[in-house]
Amino acid sequence: MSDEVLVTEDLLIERMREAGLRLTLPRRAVVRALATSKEPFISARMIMQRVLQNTGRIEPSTVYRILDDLARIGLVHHIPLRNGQSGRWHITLSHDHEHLVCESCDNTVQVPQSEFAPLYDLLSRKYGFRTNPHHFAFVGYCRECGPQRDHLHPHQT
Amino acid sequence: MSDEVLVTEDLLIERMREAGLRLTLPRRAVVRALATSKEPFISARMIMQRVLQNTGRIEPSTVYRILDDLARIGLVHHIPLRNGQSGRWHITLSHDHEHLVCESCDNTVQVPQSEFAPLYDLLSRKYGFRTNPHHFAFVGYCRECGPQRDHLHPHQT
DNA sequence: TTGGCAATTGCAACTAATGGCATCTGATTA
DNA sequence: TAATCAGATGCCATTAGTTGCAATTGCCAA
Repeated sequence: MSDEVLVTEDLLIERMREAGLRLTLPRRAVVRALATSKEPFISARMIMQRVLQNTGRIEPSTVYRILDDLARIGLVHHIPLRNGQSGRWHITLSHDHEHLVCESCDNTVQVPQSEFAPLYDLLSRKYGFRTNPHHFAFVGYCRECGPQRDHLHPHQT
Repeated sequence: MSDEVLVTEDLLIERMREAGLRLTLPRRAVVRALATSKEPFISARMIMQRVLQNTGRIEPSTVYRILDDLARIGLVHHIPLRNGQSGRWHITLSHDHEHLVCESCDNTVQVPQSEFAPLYDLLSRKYGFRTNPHHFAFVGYCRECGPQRDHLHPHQT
């Protein structure tokens, strides 16, 4: 386990303490699974598997509740997907980027938060809507999968 | 049933025919449920209920498969949600607006497509990403629910 | 260090959604 | 109009995710 992972794990724990979340065993285990994940995105079931391997028992419902708690205080965000795939979770320490998810190859592109500021400001000023980028990802086609136009924007042809 | 609904229903049927989808009884029933829905968004289970009331039996798996088919040819889009709520489906004939969904009260605001064009153009030019707004909605807090700031943007304080 | 109590978890029942496979049916052709 | 057959559905099993409630456990104060 690298230093960076340790720092991440400790930082998450610290943030949870600050937010008033109790540092229970299941929570520590989930945070460790998140912090040591090699993938940028991880499903709840994958977290469960890792906890079962490392620490011991954990209930699915507990995992989901913990992830919700972490999302509520802004430590992770949830990307609901739909291609038969379950949702993915992502650590958002210093949430300075957003994700573009390719519906074809499932790869993600990270884009600096600053690129979205103009749109979010507009939505806020004009529509009173405060966008919460923790709770969705932009879906579309990445550069590699781009050519297969399919039925994208079918009414603009 | 208003004329407008009829037109919508007929148009959907026409598009399905063009796309080579067979016009089966379950498909007609689902399309009718979609076209006559008073809500802009409707869940798969709500569709099932309406079909059961009107036409007769239908299997959940059939509804999901039909909705997937309609999404594939661009007639509906799917908004995966997560607050204990199931996903929502939305007719996208002339897709000239996008949706802002409030995570607190579940209301949706419609925003003209044109507002998003600058961002999507940028994502396309700079990152080679072609955004498909059929497959996600912007999540956040609407004007009414705005004041409860909670832990939104927790790292910008 | 211990006691109290609210936060958290485990459990169990439930809803939501998916996938395989045999059966059925809508469109096409003769 | 009937035969054909790929596409679509029904059925069933399974995974994913949620919820209520009783039991448990961190945290705080004494």
